[in-house]
Amino acid sequence: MYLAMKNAEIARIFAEIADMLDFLGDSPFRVRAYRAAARYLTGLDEPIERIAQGGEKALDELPYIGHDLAQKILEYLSTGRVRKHEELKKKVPAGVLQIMRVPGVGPKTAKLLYDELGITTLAELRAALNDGRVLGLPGFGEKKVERLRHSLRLVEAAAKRHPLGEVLWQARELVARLESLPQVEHAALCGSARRYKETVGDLDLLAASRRARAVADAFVRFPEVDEVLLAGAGRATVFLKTGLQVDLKVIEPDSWGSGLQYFTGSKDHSIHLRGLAMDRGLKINEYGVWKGAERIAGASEAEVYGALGLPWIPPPLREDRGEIEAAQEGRLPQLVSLRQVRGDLKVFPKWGDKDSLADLAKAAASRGYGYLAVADRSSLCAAGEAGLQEAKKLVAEIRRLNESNDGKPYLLSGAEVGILPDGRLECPDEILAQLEVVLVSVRSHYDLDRQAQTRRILRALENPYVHVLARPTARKIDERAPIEADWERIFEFAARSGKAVEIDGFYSHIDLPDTLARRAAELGVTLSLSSGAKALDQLRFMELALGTAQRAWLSAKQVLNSRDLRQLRSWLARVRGQ
DNA sequence: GCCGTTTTCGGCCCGACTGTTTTCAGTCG
Ligand SMILES: Nc1nc2c(ncn2[C@H]2C[C@H](O)[C@@H](COP(=O)(O)OP(=O)(O)OP(=O)(O)O)O2)c(=O)[nH]1
Ligand SMILES: [Mg+2]
Ligand SMILES: [Mg+2]
Repeated sequence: MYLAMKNAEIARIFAEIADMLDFLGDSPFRVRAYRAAARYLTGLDEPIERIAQGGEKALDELPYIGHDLAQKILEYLSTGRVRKHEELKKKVPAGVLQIMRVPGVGPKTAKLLYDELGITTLAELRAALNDGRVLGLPGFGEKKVERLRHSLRLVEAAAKRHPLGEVLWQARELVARLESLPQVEHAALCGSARRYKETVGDLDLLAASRRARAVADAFVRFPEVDEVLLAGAGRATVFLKTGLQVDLKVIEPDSWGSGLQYFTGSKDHSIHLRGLAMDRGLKINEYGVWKGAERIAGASEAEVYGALGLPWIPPPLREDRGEIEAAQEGRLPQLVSLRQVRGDLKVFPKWGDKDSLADLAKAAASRGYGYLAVADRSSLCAAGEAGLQEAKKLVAEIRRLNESNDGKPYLLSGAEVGILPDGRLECPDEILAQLEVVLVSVRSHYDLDRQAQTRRILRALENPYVHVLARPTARKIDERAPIEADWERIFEFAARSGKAVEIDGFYSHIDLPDTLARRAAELGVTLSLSSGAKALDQLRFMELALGTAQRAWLSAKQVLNSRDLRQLRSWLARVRGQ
């Protein structure tokens, strides 16, 4: 899909093979192997075809990929197909995989429904539930039928993923409310949100309390709860009125650390960790680390990792993408932190009187920023003299503000300039020369082919006034696919020419995405973090850029805006050869 | 399917909840 289109294609094939094998009742371990490989490829930052140049041996060295899957990858790369996949598709009717998407219906139930009633579509399932045909089936009673009938209405909501920035702050309000319950000692947001994944399937909330049942009962009565799917002693699953699914788990305060570790995942990370524990004769569950009947850790996460001889691993790294090996070998990265972000490298001053530049400067100052790159994207590029006048006006206004607020924070004059299809910029160089920082981005002609798109971006980066490639993939989550380009070449060029590439944290963009950002950094690129804020309260999207940077394994020195103002300005000058 | 300073065969994370089960299978996190 992104850098690595083949990675995504092969991942999809492996995931489909897993579903079909699952349906057919194949070994659950084989199913898991295909699923885990699919997840691994989805997050793999290097193009698989590049790795495959090293042959089967190189592929076999990847985790979750052994001899068989390496062969299948090579088969796909040379023929565009995987025979096993094609053969399974002949055996498994299209549509039954849809049936398995219904909450509460797994491979066994789907198979039963197909074998006994020939059900292959959601409509057929609905009909069979309504006319009572399913009642004769083994394991089907009144309650189950009612439950599935209800589930059918939830297929879409349950499958939906939400951009993290659409739900993160609401999630924190829920956590605060849980914490304010008298029985609750701590509460935290876990799951993919704590790992700063760009989208989340649900919210996973953990609470510590000695009275689990009371907490779950109070939670399902929160006013934003629309319906309760499940409410047991230690957990509850609900849908909010917003359509968001929320899982609550309640554990004893003693188990806070192991509970956090369990509920933060990722699943693959935890399985790997638990495997290490087994090798040492230990057992990890959400209640602690156990040596026989004796509990040897669990109060804090650091204790859990410590019981395996590992340092604490930051949640954004917990994807089983090499972080456990790095922890074992003492080479975890020193991840960049929010405190180390000295400024925001892109905000859009499109605000009316309400959110003036001065207000913005104040808001930025209260976040502790030393600088703010003000990116105009409107009138600067007017043809001829008019544009130049606009640019000079902007620069003058910013200078005035810097004088009046004593440069706290210092506002940098800048622009995000569109790249024309041929790689020239929408703004002439005389105007760019007026500005302290110039970002460029693709914001038209998204569908150029890979070669043309790559040429276009490289040419734009060659412009000596350009500092940063912004919103590189131009995607919008769930709305616009990323452009196709040879990111390896682009990153190599950026690294060589000393230009930065952006991670725009604006919630619907997150661009670069995590895996591409990791690859960029591996190739020596410096990343520039920004909120992309168009309003005052959007400065907080910097946190999403930062979370993405952490998922990309970035340390402070790989992040442009971990530099203070003086260092930043000398970097900006150096890019322009000054 | 993968994996291996105990193994190249025989393991593979572990538990909660539900419904229908008369002792547990299926699904999910
Ligand atoms: N040990 C173990 N933990 C699991 C398993 N499935 C889920 N978990 C833990 C780790 C997950 O991060 C956490 C929450 O489960 P979710 O299904 O909500 O997954 P997660 O939040 O990671 O991704 P999401 O964005 O919700 O799809 O529960 C599992 O099979 N085994
Ligand atoms: Mg989740
Ligand atoms: Mg969940």
